[in-house]
Amino acid sequence: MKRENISDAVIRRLPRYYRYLCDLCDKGVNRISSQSLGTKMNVTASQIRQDFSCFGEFGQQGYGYNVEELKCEIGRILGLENPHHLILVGAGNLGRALLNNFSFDRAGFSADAAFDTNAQLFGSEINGIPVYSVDELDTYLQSHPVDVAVLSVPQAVAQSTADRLIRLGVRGFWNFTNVELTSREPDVIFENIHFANSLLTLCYRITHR
Amino acid sequence: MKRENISDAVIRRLPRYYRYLCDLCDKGVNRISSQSLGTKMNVTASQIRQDFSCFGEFGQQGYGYNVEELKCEIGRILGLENPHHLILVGAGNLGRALLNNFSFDRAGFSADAAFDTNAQLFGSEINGIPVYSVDELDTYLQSHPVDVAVLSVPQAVAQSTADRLIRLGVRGFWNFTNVELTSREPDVIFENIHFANSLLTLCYRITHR
DNA sequence: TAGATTGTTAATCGATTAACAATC
DNA sequence: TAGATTGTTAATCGATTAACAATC
Repeated sequence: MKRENISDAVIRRLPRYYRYLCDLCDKGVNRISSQSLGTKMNVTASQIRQDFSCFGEFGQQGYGYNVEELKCEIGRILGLENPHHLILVGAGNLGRALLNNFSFDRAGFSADAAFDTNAQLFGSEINGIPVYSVDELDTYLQSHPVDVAVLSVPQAVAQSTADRLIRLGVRGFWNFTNVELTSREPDVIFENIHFANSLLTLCYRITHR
Repeated sequence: MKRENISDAVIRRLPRYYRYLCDLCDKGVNRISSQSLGTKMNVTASQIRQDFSCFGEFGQQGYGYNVEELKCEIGRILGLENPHHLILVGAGNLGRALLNNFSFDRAGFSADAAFDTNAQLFGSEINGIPVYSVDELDTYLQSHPVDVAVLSVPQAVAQSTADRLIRLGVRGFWNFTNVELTSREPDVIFENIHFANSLLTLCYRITHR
């Protein structure tokens, strides 16, 4: 086990490993080698062993990996064992789509509350999650732990909303605003879903064919 | 100009360059050096010059780059000059959120039609875009050019829907289904927005702090 | 001309792949 | 035991950064 400085590339591969291992588990597969997992996932066996070895020794020579065990280990590494708390800020089309369709619990999160500026939504629920006024953010955050805020507010208020949440102690952001957020605090983490970057990349690829 | 084999890393940086150049243009900035652009974007001047040089010589020694000109060049490289045609398949919460909020035209696409299985939607419009039955996909595609399909259908029908669209000639997919799609055809391009991968990565980061 | 900044080549760094001894 | 497969070290590959001659 090393665990010194895990590269971003490795971290971004973990969810995919986890998903494949869940699938194998569901199918009742007990055991897998880096070789056969690599074939399934279209990566080299070397990379799989190298990646796993960043976190420990999960296999057995001559046998391979126990699927159930490895799945749990990677789940633990990802931080899925006890749920983190999450709120959503900005319950427009996209925010509602996320609350209705996305399985936050399977990603280790409990979606506790949503906030918006539209008074018509106050007191309502979206998929069982209560919607409050953004004015109540301060009081809410004083009494509830929040690890991550989903930011799905308009671009114009993206940074100011983030600033406010950071001031209130939020340190993780799932950022859907298409704005590059920054923070003075060094321990704040932004995970960006940048739709435009993604579609422009696709545009490039279909253009240069 | 080389243009041999542009790496994925470079391509994924182009949209960001484009965005920053658009901002500079809007602000009325005429001229910028790789040095100052690098400072703004938090990348090295070397990388910027290296990246641009894959596509041509857009600068001038001793001067830097003309912002307007460079913006246009990168827009052209990305394939923005004449719009590609796009349809959306699966007009649920997420599909509607995209049609209502996302500026397809700014990414070089004309969003022409949406398709769903919900009969209540047939004949309606979402943000000016007509919604048809998925049964009409065949006839629609016979008479309309479609470069990209936005896939926002349920996981269960993700691959089959993709297969059908591929058979009908679609070669680009903006894939929101969280399913890893595959194609026998080698020239099909999938650009995936995988929400779960992204949130799991965030989960890892807030866990290991 | 002198100063600035490019485009490009060379050097460095990091990530991926291959190889193999250890061992189940 | 023999065969299989790991974890890890070494080799390779590719991407980033530094350096600098060319030149506006």
